[in-house]
Amino acid sequence: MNINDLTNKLKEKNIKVSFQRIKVLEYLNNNRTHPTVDQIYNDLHLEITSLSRTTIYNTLNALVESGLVKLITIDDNTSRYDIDTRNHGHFKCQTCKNIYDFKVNIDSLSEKELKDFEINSKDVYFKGICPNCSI
Amino acid sequence: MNINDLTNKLKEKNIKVSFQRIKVLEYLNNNRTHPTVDQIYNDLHLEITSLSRTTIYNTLNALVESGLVKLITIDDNTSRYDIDTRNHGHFKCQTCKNIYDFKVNIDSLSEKELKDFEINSKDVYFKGICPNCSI
DNA sequence: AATATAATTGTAATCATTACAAAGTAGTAT
DNA sequence: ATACTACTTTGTAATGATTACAATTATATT
Repeated sequence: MNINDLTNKLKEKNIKVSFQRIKVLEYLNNNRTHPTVDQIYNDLHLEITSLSRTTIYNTLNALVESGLVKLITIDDNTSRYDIDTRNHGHFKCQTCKNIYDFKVNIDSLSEKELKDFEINSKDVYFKGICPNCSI
Repeated sequence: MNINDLTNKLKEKNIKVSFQRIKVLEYLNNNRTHPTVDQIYNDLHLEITSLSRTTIYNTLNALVESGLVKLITIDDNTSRYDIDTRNHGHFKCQTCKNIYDFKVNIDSLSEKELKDFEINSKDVYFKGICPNCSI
C-alpha cells in the first residue's frame, strides 16, 4: 500500500487527511510488529520533531473507531495496534515478548449461545514460549 | 467450593495460606463477573477495613502466576480476573460493558503454524452488543 | 519464647491514557 | 485574496491503573 492508498482509506472512512495521520497509518503499514503508542511515537518523533504523543493517541483512536486498525489488548498494560484487520490470531511469547501472527479460522468457532448477540470483533490470543526462546 | 477447598488449592500451588488470600479467592469464587481490582477492593474493604489495594494486586498476581486464576485483558485499560480457568470465550458488550462467558471449543482451532510453540494459555475475546442493549 | 521468613500495609513513584485549552491549519463563502 | 468556520495538532496537566519500597505485622520453625 502506498500513500495514495492510505489516503483513500482515510477518505473512505470520513477521517480528514492530515500529514500526521498519514504518517501513523504508514508506520503501521510498514511495521507489522503490533507496536505500542510509545514505539510509534519514538520512531516517528525522530522524523517529525513537532509530533505530539496526544496526536498519536487521537489518531489511533480514530483509526480503531473507524475499523481501519485493530486494537490488540494481549498485553496487560499497554495497547497495541495492527493494521491487518483480517481474522488472525496473536501469540505472545512470555520470554521475548514478541507477538506473532498465526492463521486461525475464528469463524469456525461454534457459539450458539451468542445467536442474539451482535458481534463486532473477534480476537484470539495465545501466550507461551516461542521456538526461539524454548531452546 | 468452600473455604477448605480454596485453602487446599492454595496449598497445592505452594502459595502460603492467609486470611486475605482466602478472601480474594472466595470473592472470585462467588463473583463470576470478571471483576477488576477496584471492584474486589471496594467490596472486600467494607468487610476487612485494614485491607490494602496492594495486597489484592500481590495476591492476584500470585494467583495468576500459579494458574489458579485467569487474567482477562479484554478491557483496554483494566485487568479483570476469572476463577474459571477452563477454556471458554468472553464477550464484552460495548454498551453495558458487561462481560459474558460463552462456550467455545478453543482447541478446535487449527494452528499448524504454532506446532513449535509452547502454548500456555488461550483466550477468545468477542466484542459487540448484547441482546439487552440491542433493543 | 526466640528467631527467621514471608505477608500486609500505606505511601510514593511510575506508566499509560485522557482532558483541556491554546495555537495552528485547511476549506469555504464572500 | 479575505474573513470565517471547523477541525487538528500540540503541550501540559490531570487521571487511573499498577508497581516499588520500606515499615510493620503475622506465621512457621527451632
